[in-house]
Amino acid sequence: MINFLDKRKEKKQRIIDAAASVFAEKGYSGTVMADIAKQAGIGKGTIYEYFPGKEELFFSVFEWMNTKMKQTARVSIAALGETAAGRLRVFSRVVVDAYNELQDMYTLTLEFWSAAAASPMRDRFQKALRQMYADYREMAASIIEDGIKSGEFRYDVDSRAMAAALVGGFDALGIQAWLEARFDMNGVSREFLETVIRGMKK
Amino acid sequence: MINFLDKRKEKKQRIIDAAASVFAEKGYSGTVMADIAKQAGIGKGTIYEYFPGKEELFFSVFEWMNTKMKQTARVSIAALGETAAGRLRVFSRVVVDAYNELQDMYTLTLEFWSAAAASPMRDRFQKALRQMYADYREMAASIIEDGIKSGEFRYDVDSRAMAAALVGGFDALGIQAWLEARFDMNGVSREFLETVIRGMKK
Amino acid sequence: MINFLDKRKEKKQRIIDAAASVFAEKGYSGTVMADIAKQAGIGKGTIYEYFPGKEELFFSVFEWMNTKMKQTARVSIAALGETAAGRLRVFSRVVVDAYNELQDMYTLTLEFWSAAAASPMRDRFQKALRQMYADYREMAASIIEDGIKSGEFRYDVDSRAMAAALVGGFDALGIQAWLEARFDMNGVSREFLETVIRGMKK
Amino acid sequence: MINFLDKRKEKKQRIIDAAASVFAEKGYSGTVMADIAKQAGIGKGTIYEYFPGKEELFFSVFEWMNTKMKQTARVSIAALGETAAGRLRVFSRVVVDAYNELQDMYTLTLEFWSAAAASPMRDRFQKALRQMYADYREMAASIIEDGIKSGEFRYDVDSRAMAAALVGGFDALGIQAWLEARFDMNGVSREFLETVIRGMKK
DNA sequence: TATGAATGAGAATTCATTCAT
DNA sequence: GATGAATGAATTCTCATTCAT
Repeated sequence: MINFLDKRKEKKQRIIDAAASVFAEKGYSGTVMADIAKQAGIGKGTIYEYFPGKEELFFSVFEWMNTKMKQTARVSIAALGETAAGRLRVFSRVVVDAYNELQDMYTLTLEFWSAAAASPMRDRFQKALRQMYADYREMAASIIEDGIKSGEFRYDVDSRAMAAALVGGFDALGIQAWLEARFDMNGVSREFLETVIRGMKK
Repeated sequence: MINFLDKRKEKKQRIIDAAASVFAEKGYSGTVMADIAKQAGIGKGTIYEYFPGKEELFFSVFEWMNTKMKQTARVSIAALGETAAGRLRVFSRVVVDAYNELQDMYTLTLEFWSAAAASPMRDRFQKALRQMYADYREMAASIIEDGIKSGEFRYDVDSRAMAAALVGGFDALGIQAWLEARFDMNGVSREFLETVIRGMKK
Repeated sequence: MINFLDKRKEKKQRIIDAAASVFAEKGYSGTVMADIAKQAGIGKGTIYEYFPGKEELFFSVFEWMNTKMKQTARVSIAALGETAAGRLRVFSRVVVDAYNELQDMYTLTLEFWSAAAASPMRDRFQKALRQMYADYREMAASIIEDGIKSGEFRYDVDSRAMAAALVGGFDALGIQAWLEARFDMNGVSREFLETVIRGMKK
Repeated sequence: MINFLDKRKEKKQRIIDAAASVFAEKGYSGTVMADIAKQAGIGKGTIYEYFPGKEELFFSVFEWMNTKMKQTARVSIAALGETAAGRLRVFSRVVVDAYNELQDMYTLTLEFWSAAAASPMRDRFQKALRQMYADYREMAASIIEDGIKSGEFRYDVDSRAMAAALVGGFDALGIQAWLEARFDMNGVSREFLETVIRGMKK
């Protein structure tokens, strides 16, 4: 029984993997179910044994990617015993590493945004992305707040605003890195972060 | 003759306007040529007298939007005689104003990114977006460099990196503002910019 | 303008004709839209310019056949100045003639019944068939009632019951005639009617 | 061995029962093999151990229903020692009772007709229905003939024609009863039969 | 023997584009 | 020039049937 469920989950994941790579390459609309099936090495009809349709599958891909990134982020950020600045540096490194790792899946992210912008799935995606952004901001904000409390950062720093800017900033650097092969994401993000930290320090 | 060309240009623009609003609402794939025609108050076939097809029309919408934003930006940023920090503040305000103004067209931007990510038009869009980002970065970088030269900013500030971060940051705040109605873009962007400026100052 | 509407109506009818013959031959489910298009000598997509889908088209075929039969019936039955028995004979002849004429379309009728029995269109068809039967019964009942009033038929004849039996009877003879080539519908229906008339006469 | 065959027959019947109820509700095309399996409480594949496919199963349902009705009819009609009119009344009651009993299966009958009208199974169904109708007509005809011979009915009554009309008539009343909940089948069929008997009597 | 996961043929429908008017 | 009727390629999804377990 457990074995059965495992098998099913495994196959579901195989389809998600295949779908992710095809969606990443051709975009949501450009992707044809048959391509996903071929990529997964299964029959066209089989996908529908695991997912109700294209939209659901796409959303599942989103959820999988989302979960994956959040796990990475949360684990790494827990790093305690550091200064707030130090933890922000860890946060930065984690995000940058994640981008580097998923670089060729980055187009997927853009597809998700597009789905949130205008599509029958708009609402689900907006909600999910809103939550995702909120989570990341929350992580950053709590670090900054710790910094303020400990006296490391100026008392008048707006932690929520800066968290939004930091999270957004890293995201935007990711986009530029994806767009330009020679964009030095590591360097730029470090420089950016240090400047912001300097601006927040007493 | 000139009159004739004007008429044609005018009609072309009308189609672009109509296309922009429909693309913004339904996304590229969700948009049907007939809807654009109806919105423009013309016949379906007429669009093809002015544009070779859907893709070209979409790209024309992109170019039109791009041009429009760049003009606004360039004009406003020319503001001389200010300190570098002051000019960055103007830059910021311009960008924020542009977002506020175009808010309901913001989905279009996401569609452009999606087109750059994966679509038959991928290359054109990537190139254009690359250029666009480069232009904005260049604007910001030149202001920062002026600040360094004038001694207003630290000599070790990496102007290109900070330009990328600033431009990207504003972009990312725009996305968050679009996603969450109550996101205080004005406040956050001011807070963000001031912190960065502080971090760059001597 | 009128010309335009005429053209459209004409083409719509051409599609209905084509559909009727294909539905009659292959049944609703066995019919493929492409076959109808081919039969009508048009492109597959063109059907959808005139009908929203297969179901609607099928229902339109039903309505067309229904209208056609009812017109024939009503016109002929108006024959006044006859005895009730005479008018029932006219009624009978009209119905029998109609069956003979539409013999190769008879399968369509069975498809309509099947659609009423179990299909997503069930309700519409049930309603329409109910109305159709009610109309025919009404015609027959009014003749019988006239016969009762005029003293031609027994005062205790239940006109509504006999109308139902007569209409149903003819219908059922039609089915048997369709099923067996050598079924003598003319003879049987005459015999049937005369017996019933005899039974109703004083 | 006999036990084994019994078990098999029993299960086959269970499948037929399940199939009958699903076909009745959703029609032939609307019925999905999986639904039948679920209704029968067995696995999808198991059906194919007992029937070669959907068509065969459907035909088996038809045969089962056919047999069932014919048995009822034959048994009841054998009632001897009565007048011809009396036996016709029994015949009528039996048919009417059967309709009342199978009311919610009536849609099945319409599906059978539709299958006979146009489907790959057309020939089989036509043949079987032809036989079925012939049998019922034969039953009625023999009663009428007895009535003629015994001098109860007019010598010029066409027994075959009247048998066709009677059998068809009851069928058609069944359809109307199915279509309209408040159709008084009992009353109408009695009225109908009495009038016909009166018309046949000397 | 029983099962249900896997399959792919097949069908309805959509829509960018063409072209006769 | 402007139009919109006509088209058919392309796509999603369904489901009878098979077959390995």
